[in-house]
Amino acid sequence: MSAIGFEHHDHATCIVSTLKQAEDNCAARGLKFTPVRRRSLEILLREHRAMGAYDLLAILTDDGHSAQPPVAYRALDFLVSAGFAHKIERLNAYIACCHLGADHTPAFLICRNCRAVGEADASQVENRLDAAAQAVGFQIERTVVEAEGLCPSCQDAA
Amino acid sequence: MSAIGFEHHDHATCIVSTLKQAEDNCAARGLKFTPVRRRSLEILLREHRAMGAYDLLAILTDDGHSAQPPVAYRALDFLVSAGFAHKIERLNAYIACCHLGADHTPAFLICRNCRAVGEADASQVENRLDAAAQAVGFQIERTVVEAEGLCPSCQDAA
DNA sequence: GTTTAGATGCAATAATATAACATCGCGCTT
DNA sequence: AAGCGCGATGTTATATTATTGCATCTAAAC
Repeated sequence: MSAIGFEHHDHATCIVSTLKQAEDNCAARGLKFTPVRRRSLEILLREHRAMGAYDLLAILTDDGHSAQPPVAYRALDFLVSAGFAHKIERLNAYIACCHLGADHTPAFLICRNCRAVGEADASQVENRLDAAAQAVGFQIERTVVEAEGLCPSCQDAA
Repeated sequence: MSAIGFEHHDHATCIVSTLKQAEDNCAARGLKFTPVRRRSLEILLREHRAMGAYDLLAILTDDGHSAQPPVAYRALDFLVSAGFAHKIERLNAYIACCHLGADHTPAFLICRNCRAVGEADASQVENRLDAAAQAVGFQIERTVVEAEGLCPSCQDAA
């Protein structure tokens, strides 16, 4: 099991290439990567941390659009359902997916201080849950695995 | 890994004995098991499913008290921090702990249809997450493991 | 060119959660 | 017994998160 998200990387490149991937992915699947959706993903990628719907909305509004809440929620719903972003239930917030395209079952490492979020692979976690669920006849459709704590930087700062 | 929560059981007895356990536990730890807190736990136990803070509040209000939101949130905060209840992040809702006293790391199986919630042991899940977290220097303080799907009854109904 | 399904604009409101501050009640000290 | 201190409670107001409903627009499908 590995985790990514707290190491340094070339952020500008990561944004550009992820947007390109999302675009191609939409084209391939017949989804519409509209301006608002694209812009929303770009914002999430740029911030690189969990953002509330209203945080996103504020930035969209700064762009000059008159944006109402449903604009943000629709964009986020699209990004989540397309697999380009994830909802962090613990924070009622959203984050861009950092390895788009891979069919994955993410687990999140959430810094309670700076809201940075790392993504780890949770496929083994899912396997164990599935076993427990089958034992009682429960049919799992979706799983949420989130760990809250302190990221390396915020540990140092403390 | 085992799971409990969807089998039949003697509910009346379960409520009475859990309340008794909570009472003893509070006495032993010097916590105050006040009427509102006791009543709130009783309501959660009786309903036996995830309840929103406002669901609880409505019942407290029916009791005759004039209850404002903070009343419900305070009672729930107490129950959660004492280990008598859990918050289901996915639903922004709360459920009574079904095996109070045991020091446990729960994983939840949440029925999206009837809101019934089963509790499974997630200690192995936690171990794996800890390993992944350590690898990137992340310090975990709390984990949330929730699976959403259909409980046996609701599968039959569908 | 018409149809149609999905996307957007917009207004209103629902649902969830907390802040702030006054007051109460109870155990402790004296 | 009186006074103190602290945690619990009562109450008002407000912050934050999320959805409903409906009109309109757009672009692809036929």
